[in-house]
Amino acid sequence: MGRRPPCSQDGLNRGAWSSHEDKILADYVKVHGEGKWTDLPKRAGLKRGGKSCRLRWLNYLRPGIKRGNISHEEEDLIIRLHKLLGNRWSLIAGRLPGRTDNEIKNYWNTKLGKEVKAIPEKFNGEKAQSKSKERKAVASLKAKAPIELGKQSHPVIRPKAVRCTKVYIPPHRDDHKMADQNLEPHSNEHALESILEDVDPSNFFVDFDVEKLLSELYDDDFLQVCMDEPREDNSGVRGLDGRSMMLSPWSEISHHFHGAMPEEWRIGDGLQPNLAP
DNA sequence: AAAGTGCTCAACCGCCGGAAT
DNA sequence: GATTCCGGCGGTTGAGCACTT
Repeated sequence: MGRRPPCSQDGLNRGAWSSHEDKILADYVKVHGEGKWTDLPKRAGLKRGGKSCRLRWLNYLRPGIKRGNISHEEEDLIIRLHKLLGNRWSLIAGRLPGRTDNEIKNYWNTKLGKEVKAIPEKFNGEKAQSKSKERKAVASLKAKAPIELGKQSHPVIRPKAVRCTKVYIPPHRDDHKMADQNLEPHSNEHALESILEDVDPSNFFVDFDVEKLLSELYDDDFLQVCMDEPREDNSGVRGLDGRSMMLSPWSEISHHFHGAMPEEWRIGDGLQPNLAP
């Protein structure tokens, strides 16, 4: 599947992994754990590069990986997160337990990428921004380094501290234990429930330097574009169960916006996380 | 049935940033 | 402070499969 035929001049195998190689790698990681990827091939006796081993493990062999059949709900979440984050596949994948950045990236490039062209309104929200607002946002965004324009027609937030070094696992879920016991992953319904619980906005900011992000956004015209109808209080912010979610650090975030929350960060009434305006 | 075309997705590459020296 | 090493990320490729003609 790779770009080069196997057995290159440097003596390393390339291309598709054999089941034998998979077993060696999986067994090695089980015993020694992840990390030290550059040394791993030598220690494990694999004729592969460290990067290749890491990729194979993360995208294929790692316990808890879900394969294929991205559900409608997952697709919707991907769309919303992509709208907010742009091509930050690792961040998006971090919000979808069991999915890899590679898989989401592939899914977007093959399926959703085409839909963007075919039905842009699905990805741009119901209300199109006025041209003047859009121009204003573009001008504002161009002037501020941490916020860039995505390749799509609408701006996305691209904070500087975006490298996702760990996948957030909700406290009530224990995929590692599940994998160790060779248990089946959650059913789709169960998994979706977990995903939606997982999009608690306070958790969402786990990957961001919130203070920095907010300070860079604050006083920026972009916020006005984000907030069609700024609220005078935060009473509308509710959790999935309908109860108020104004708990720290959410309340602190709200404070930065003088109580007016960007629509993207509000959880809606229903099952869908309301990340889009 | 065969050839052509399109699609999927595993794997590779180059670049970047942080840690170590 | 400069350099090197390593892990991680996003973009891209191309083999293999599915579908169409």
